[in-house]
Order: sequence, then structure tokens, then C-alpha cells
Amino acid sequence: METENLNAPAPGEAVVATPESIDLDVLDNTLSFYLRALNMAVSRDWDVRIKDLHPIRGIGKVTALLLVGRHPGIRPSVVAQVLMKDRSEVGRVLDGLETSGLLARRISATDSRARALFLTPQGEEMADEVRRRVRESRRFFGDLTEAEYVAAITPLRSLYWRLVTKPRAAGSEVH
Amino acid sequence: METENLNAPAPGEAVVATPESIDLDVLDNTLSFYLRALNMAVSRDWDVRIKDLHPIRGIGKVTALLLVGRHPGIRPSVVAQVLMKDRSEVGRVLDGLETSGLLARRISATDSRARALFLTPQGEEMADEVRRRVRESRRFFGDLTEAEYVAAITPLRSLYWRLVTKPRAAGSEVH
DNA sequence: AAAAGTAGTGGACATAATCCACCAACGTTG
DNA sequence: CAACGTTGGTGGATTATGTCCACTACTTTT
Repeated sequence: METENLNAPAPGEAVVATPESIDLDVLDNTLSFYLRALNMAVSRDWDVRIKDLHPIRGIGKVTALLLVGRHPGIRPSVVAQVLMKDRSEVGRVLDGLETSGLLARRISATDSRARALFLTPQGEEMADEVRRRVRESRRFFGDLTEAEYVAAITPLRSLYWRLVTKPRAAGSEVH
Repeated sequence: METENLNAPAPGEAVVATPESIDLDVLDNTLSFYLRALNMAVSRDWDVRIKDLHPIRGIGKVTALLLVGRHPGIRPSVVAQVLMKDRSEVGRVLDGLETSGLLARRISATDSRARALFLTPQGEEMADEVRRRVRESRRFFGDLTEAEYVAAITPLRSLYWRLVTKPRAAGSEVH
């Protein structure tokens, strides 16, 4: 088996994870790649930051909490659009918040199919704490200046709202 | 019908998913939020685009394939750093590529703990196809000009490499 | 008033990600 | 050289995420 090692090492064997050493091929010019990778890193950091706040662990809970806090009576389907998630998934997120006593679902006054979402007093408290943690989480990007941070976030915010408001048919783009 | 709809509708009941209507609270200034949401949208689009390429479905396979293609002999741990994923998860990604006949693992010539990764001829073909699809996927952002696309990707690329080369950034600054 | 569409829920399923333990190999240090 | 701590890769177990589809209740359209 180890007689195979007589060959000269392949060039890639010396590669390390630095921009000088790694060639990302087409991915270097692919926004999706960076979105995915950075999302991984950021999510891990976030999970650590809120690992003591059991009721709001999990991806969408924070956003749902803050959204409902800011917009009492908002509907789950709107939350789903903002989160860019499936309605059924958002439903489960809301289940979690509700069973933790942070959120209440009532029947909408204007459309009895729909639900109107509200925070409980505990939900409001949790929202305060969450806001604090979110602001703290900016430190994860501590070596970014404010200008750099703004430069990164601004195009993404713009893109985000385009996708949310425009019917984003998956795989079928405008030609 | 035990819920009483007697009350006037809450303000949030009229909220729709537009930037004029929605207030994202602190999340509006939180990079993580946009990274997560956009990642959702982009990943869904990508899954549709490659749903016929069974062997490379799943998150990290594309990146691994292209990386190994560009750097024959690269080690799994380096791939893991680039993907920002757990080593064991990358191991399973490589398992998938290997059982699909796209990739081969050999013992590294320089360190027999490590593996040297190579694409098979089918792997090279697949990499060609993947490159094509990745370029096509740019169309998902079809309403972004090239300048806007560059404006979005440039800060993220920079941030990405900072995090890869300096994991666990705890307040020290780069320059 | 029938038909078509929408809001929310729930079940079943498939991936994705984490945690932890383990073994083999490296490379120091004395 | 031999014991030690460290690193690279693998595997098991568990949990979290996300998707698909079906179903009920209600609303809107015709």
C-alpha cells in the first residue's frame, strides 16, 4: 500500500487555506458561495451567543420575535416571506415561541383564516434581551470598520428586498 | 369560535412584505440577517438548477469538486476550512463524491495521516458541467448590474478570507 | 352557490450539522 | 528511542433544518 508513495507529491498536497494558496475557480466570482460560507460562520457564532436562551434557539426564532414585536398583529405568512422560508416551517417556529410562552396567536380581526401574532410580556422581555445580543454580535465582525460593514450590508439589503418583493421563481430567471 | 374578534384590528394585521411596510428592528443593520435570508433564497435556486445532477446534490459537493479539480492532492482538512465546515461533515461529502465515482482518496505522499484528493475522469467531466451551471446561476441575480454584483461580492470576499485565515477573531485587527 | 384561490396546520421524509469518541501518524522533548 | 501531546481523518449518535404534500377553513371570484 505505501509503495504508492514513491510518486512525487501532487501539487495540491502543499495547499493551505489562504487566498494566495487557494484558487476557488468560478466560485471566486460567485456570490452564492460567499453567502453560504459566511452564513455558516455567522450562524455558529450566533448559536454560541444565545446558547443560554433556550426558547429562541433555532434559525428563525429571533427574526420572528423581533418582527412580531415591531408589528403586533402581523400574519405568519408575512413572517414567512421576510424569513424567506416555507410557511409550514414558520408555523413550527411560531409553535416553539408559543409553547415557550413568548408569543400568542389570535384569529385575525380582518380575515378569520389568518392569525394575528402578538408578544406576551415575557416575549417583550425576551425581545429586549435579543436586541441586546444582536447588537453584541456585531463584534464577530470586530475587525471590520463601520465603513466596511456598511459596504458589505448595503448591497445585500437592496438585493434582499428585490427578492422578497419580486416573485422569485426558483431556477427560472428572466431572460 | 371561542376567540373574541371584538377588538379593533391590530396595526400589524395590515403589514405586507415590503420595505416600506416592514421594520426589521435591529436586524436591518445586521449583516447576519441578510446573509441567512439570501442564503436561503440562493440555495433553493441552486438546488433547482442541479436537481438532475444527482451525484453532486447537497451543500458542499460543488465546492469540494471544484477545489479538488483546481488543486489535485488537496487535503480534506483544507477543504473543510474553505467550506467553513466540520471535518466530519466534509468527510461525508467526500464519501458521496467517492461512491459516485467522481473522486479518489489516496494517502498523502508527505503525511500518511492525511489524504490526497483527486478527481476521476468522470469527476473532471462533472466539474466542467458544474462550472457551466455555476456561471448560469448568475442569472438568479439577473436584475443586478455587473457593478452591483461586484459591489456585493467584494466586501464578502474580503470578509470571508479574514475569517478563514483567522478563525475565532476575538478583537485583534488586521492590516 | 359553485369554483378557485389563500392562510395555516400537520405528517412524513430527506438533509444538514453538531458532538463526541476513536485510531493512526506526526514531531517534540527529554 | 519512547512517551507525550497534537493533528488528520473516520464513524456513531443525536438533533436541527428544510421540503413536499395533503387537508381544513375561510375568502374571493364568477
